[in-house]
Amino acid sequence: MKEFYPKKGRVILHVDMNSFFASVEMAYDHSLKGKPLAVAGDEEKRKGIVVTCSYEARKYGVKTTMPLWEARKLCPHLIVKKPNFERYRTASQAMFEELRQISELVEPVSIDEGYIDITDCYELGSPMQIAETIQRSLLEQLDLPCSIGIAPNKFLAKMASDMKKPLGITILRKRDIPAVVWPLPTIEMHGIGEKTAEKLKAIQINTIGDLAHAHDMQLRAALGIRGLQLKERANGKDARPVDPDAAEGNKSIGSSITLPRDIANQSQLLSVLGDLSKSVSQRLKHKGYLTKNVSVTIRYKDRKTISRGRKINNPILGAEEIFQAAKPLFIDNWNGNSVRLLGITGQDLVEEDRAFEQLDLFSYEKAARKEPLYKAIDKITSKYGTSILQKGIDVQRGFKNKKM
DNA sequence: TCTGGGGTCCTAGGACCC
DNA sequence: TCTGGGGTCCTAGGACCC
Repeated sequence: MKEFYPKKGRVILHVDMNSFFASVEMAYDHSLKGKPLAVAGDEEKRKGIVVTCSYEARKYGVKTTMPLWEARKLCPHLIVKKPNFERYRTASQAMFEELRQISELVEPVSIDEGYIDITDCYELGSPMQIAETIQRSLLEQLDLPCSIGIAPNKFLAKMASDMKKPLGITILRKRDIPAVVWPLPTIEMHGIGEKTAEKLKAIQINTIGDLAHAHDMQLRAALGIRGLQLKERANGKDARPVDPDAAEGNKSIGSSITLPRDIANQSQLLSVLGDLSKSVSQRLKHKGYLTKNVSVTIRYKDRKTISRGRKINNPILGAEEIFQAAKPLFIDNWNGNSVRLLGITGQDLVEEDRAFEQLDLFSYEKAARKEPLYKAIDKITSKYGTSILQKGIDVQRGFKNKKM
């Protein structure tokens, strides 16, 4: 867990790209500008969900996660584009590079938003001037609009960036909280979703102001320890630092697919599981990880979803090994009903360079006993990459010497 | 003939150990 | 004959976010 160092007088920006995917498409194809545009998957494959839409489309009531047929009903001349994630990743990298021109203290939160700590950037101008500079340069250099929140901490900056869209800049000071933040319904608060808002409603907490003034005991009973943290936020308190390394590394890598049609045939499902294994394996390799825990997700026709995972003693990354781990999990836990979605996730990731250290002694023994040393090492390096070769030889030698 | 796909964090209970 | 209590690991699932 991170340590929090309360600081005084910080200035934090939250930069939030406006309808990012749609804006990137418009930057690539100017003829799309000013038109109702939605980015959505293939309806034939049951992926016809609006991922993002332009503000012109929003005027018709089109929203994120809305099924395409519904969006088309609201807006018959809606233009629909398939998502092009590579394009969005490229634009995202360029966007964060722009932000780093201002300060190195940039913390990416997702593909289209991030925080910047500009406390020490006073020589670049006032916070408002800096925000204007950022907004202008993203628009001029990348043709991408954003909204920016300026506040003394991350929570308030995030709330502020939400207040004016598109192309807004909002300053939110501590003293503005009662007038600006407290009247909002709790669901508007970052960190509160549908379920939590319902629980709060049940104890007569309807606005963020109600939450700010709620009794600790009551919150604890309703939401557990999290309730107290939300109350702090509602009072504008948030000491989390802007951490440029926060997004470094993955905790899990997964791949899932909603099947074009529900399937109840085991061999067909296993074949999908095989494809997912390949996909996860590829992405693990690409990002330089092995996994020590494989889990399988099954969503049935009725959307009931289960996940079953198992810890693996020795880190793996090959498609076949992942499949061999996933297969029994699936077979033992699938109830035979029609399946809507299948997924495989590697959790408990190990960096490639450290994977060897985590091989257990049993594996060394097996490798050393069965094969000549060079073969064992060959096998291990082909599995884990040559970067661990030297370390591997040392460990193998150590083991052999001990045995003799 | 609604409701994608990629994640993170937290909680809670049981096993197990000391 | 009487069973406390802390800590950690593992697994499953909920909630939330973009």
